[in-house]
Amino acid sequence: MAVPNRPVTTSSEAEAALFDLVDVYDRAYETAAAELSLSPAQACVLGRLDERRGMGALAEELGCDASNITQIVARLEALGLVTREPDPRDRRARLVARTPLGSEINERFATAFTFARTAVGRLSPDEQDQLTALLRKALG
Amino acid sequence: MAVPNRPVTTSSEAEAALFDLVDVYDRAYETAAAELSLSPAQACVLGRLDERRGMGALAEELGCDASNITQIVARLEALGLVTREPDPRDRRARLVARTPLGSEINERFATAFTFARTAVGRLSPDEQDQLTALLRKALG
DNA sequence: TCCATTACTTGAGTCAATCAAGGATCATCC
DNA sequence: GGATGATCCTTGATTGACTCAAGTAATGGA
Repeated sequence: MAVPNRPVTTSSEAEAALFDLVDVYDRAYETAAAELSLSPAQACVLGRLDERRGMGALAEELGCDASNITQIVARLEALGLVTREPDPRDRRARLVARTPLGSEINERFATAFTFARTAVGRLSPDEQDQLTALLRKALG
Repeated sequence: MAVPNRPVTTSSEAEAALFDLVDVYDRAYETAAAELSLSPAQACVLGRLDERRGMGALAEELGCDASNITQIVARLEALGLVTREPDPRDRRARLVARTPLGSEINERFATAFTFARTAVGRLSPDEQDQLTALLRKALG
């Protein structure tokens, strides 16, 4: 179902536009990941490893259970995209880092996921600033 | 992980704002569904039954395999939220419709999913129009 | 040293999603 | 009117995300 998170009713034009944006964004993300044979979750985790970090930090940032990260990282590791090494300072912890292949795949993902770039690119610099301001205000 | 679909890098303020919007939107959708003990997919399908319709129409609209809809509708049916009756005009097809309970749950979902409403509500009518126009332009 | 806490893993279970295959019905064409 | 192919949906198998409960190992403070 790709991205089923569509709203039930959109009572205003602006709400409908927000929905369309989210829908297209999510679908584009999923498509870009699929082009690299990654699940969205795998692409997401891989993208958050610009610096090596622990499992717990990933779980907290993504708002999910640590055991979920364990699984996703294990699959990324099996694909040769990340390494998981013991933290010398705290041997309970594991530090996850991208391998060179992981970095390459990550960059290819960033290239494939053109949606946000393209969408913003349709706006003039002034319009981009307006959009940013409006979204920030809407987000509260 | 709720909604892992975060971008790898956001090269502009506007892209970052788009990401934040999508992230918060998706999480709010999931939270609202969870409050009613529904999965996002279940809430989504339930919300698309303002009129009774066939399985195939749902699958096409949501861009997924028909067998996926079969499963989701079966769970909704087991929960007493929808009925699945043979189409008198085409006995291959099944017409899915909300039960009264399903309608009630759906309305409670619409109430619980306040994000889009709240976000838009932070903007003046003029700003809402601007946002709509900018998003439409960005969507191409 | 003892003990609570922290960091992560394991195991069990649910759900979403896809694919392949199959049954039933429809629609058409001769 | 009967065969043929397409359509609508289901079933079964498999993968992955996600959560929860329970467990292991290491830390750090009393």
